[in-house]
Amino acid sequence: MHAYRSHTCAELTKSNVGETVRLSGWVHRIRDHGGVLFIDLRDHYGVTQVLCDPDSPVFEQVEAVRSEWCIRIDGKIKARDEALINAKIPTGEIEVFIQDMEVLGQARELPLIVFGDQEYPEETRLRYRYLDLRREHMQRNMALRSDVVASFRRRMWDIGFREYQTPIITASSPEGARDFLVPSRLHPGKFYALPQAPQLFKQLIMVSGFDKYFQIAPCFRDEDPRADRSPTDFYQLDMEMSFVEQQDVFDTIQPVIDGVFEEFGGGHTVDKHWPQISYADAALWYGTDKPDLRNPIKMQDVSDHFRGSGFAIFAKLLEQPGTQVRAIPAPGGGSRKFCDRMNKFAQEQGLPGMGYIFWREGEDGLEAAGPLAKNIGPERTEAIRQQLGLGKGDAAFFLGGKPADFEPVAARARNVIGEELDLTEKNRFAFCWVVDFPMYEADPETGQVDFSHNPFSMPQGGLAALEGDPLDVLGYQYDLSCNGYEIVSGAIRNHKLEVMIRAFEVAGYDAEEVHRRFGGLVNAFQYGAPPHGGCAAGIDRIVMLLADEANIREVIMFPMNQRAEDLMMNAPSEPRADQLMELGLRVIPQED
RNA sequence: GCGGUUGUAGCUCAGUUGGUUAGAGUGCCGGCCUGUCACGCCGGAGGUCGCGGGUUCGAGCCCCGUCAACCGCGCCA
Repeated sequence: MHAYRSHTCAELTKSNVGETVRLSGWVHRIRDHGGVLFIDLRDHYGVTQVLCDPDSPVFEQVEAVRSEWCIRIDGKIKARDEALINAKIPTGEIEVFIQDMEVLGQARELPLIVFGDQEYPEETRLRYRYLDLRREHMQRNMALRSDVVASFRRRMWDIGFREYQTPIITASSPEGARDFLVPSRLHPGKFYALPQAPQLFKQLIMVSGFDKYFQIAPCFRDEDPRADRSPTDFYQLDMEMSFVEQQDVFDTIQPVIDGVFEEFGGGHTVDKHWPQISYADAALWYGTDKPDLRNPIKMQDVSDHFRGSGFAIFAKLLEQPGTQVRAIPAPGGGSRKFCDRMNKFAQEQGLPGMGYIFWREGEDGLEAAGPLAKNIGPERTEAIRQQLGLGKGDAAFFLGGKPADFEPVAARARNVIGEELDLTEKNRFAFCWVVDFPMYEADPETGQVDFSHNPFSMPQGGLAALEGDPLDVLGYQYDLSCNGYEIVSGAIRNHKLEVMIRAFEVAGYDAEEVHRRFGGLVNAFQYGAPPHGGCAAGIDRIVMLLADEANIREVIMFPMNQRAEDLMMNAPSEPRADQLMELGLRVIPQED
């Protein structure tokens, strides 16, 4: 007999009755009836009921067993009486009468209970992650994650991509985030950087002629976390292909992603039509570059109806350049109670408020209510209603100002309205490509022009486009949004050196600096660089969506906390003096 | 760096207008129990009410400060 087990805790059935078996696992739950006691023995695969009574030679030892001890047992399979079958577990038809037991690992009193769905503070869960991970929910999430990664690999391989590894300790590969630096021992005073993405390497792989590359790649960025953003490190399905245009990348990656969503989406419908929305339209309609298309609400520009109207706040506002009044239609939101609640929401989000009109049954048919309607008069109100296609029982909210100022709040209001009015479909994965990102943006304070996204994207219109207003230049740069999360980002790359140099020049980096910072790529592009492009899909975020989790740490085995600390492993920690010495480093005390 | 929320038993939470000895469930320990599968019954231990200061005859509750966790902003594909 094997030292630890003849079977797992999930595989014994009626057909094994009479056999002597050996199982190893954790004590999940104990039910002690004095003369007879039951132990649910758990391993990764499932649970088997172990039975013990005074006839067992190990009765006294078994009575002393406690939760989460790791034990090995030998016993004989008994069929359960019809009335005693537990239909909830696959092994519910049998139980194991225990004849021998070995304690493999005792457990102290637990900081968190493995059994059940009791919630625990995240700090406790992360500090004792190995216990947290024993819980069924986490076992399921991690298995899902592994299966998703395997599926991605298989799907990429099936369409002719191969996986190549790129360096981890390398030069800075800026994506715009802060680098993690690694001091060099052999070159005191110099530092390696961890890659923010394999961006430069995958482009070099294209120059090297490999045609189709992918990698499940770790990426490192020293930025603050969010619920959907892991601090320090995360994984991407990174891919790149040569001799392609934007549509070729879309056509290649869509089946891979929707296939994975079909495979692991738990029966949610997976949209097969992925609309392409320009960055400008996404801002106009949704107020964000990662719209949730499960929500049908689309904002509209209604400035003309307010220009010169009796509603002085908006009329005056619209006299200033670059301003607009935007409407959020809310079908079914036509009650004062709802409208006031949304207005309050906007105020909580830092806006002066959100004006509204709602339509209800009046004495002479349809009647427009709300403070705005009175101010602008019936003709304008009716024109707005017609433009928005609304009717009785509906409402519309209005935001005015510079779009960049109100759009973030408008986007959140759109989400809340969609949720509250039950317009946002659950059980669905809705995708859209957001395309035509601007290459540059101006700092609102200084007016300084800089790249708004990846500096290695090909500007639409090439060299000629870079001679005009930089803020008008669009890039072959795209994101994929799913249910309001950005899950893919990519671009057709700028493989023409003269265009690249010019693109950097526009952002204020001279040729010398480009050579210095990206010398490897610059040199490579002088030796027959092919047109190429690709994208990277966020693995953690995709698994989060598939697992129906709102927090990315639920799908990462050993995540950092909100302050980028690992309390279990005690990271970050202070280096030893001799380590610093060897690296030629000295720590400057931080002043508070 | 900034804002919001939270902080009471190992855990989840209640705690009224500021008023006697701070509670429940769960977990833990002990006892009883031969058919449970969230077993049941009885008993017990377990509290610096995050920390510090203040107001008050009296503070878990009010005020000020501070710390921590999470969420968000900044930042970041």
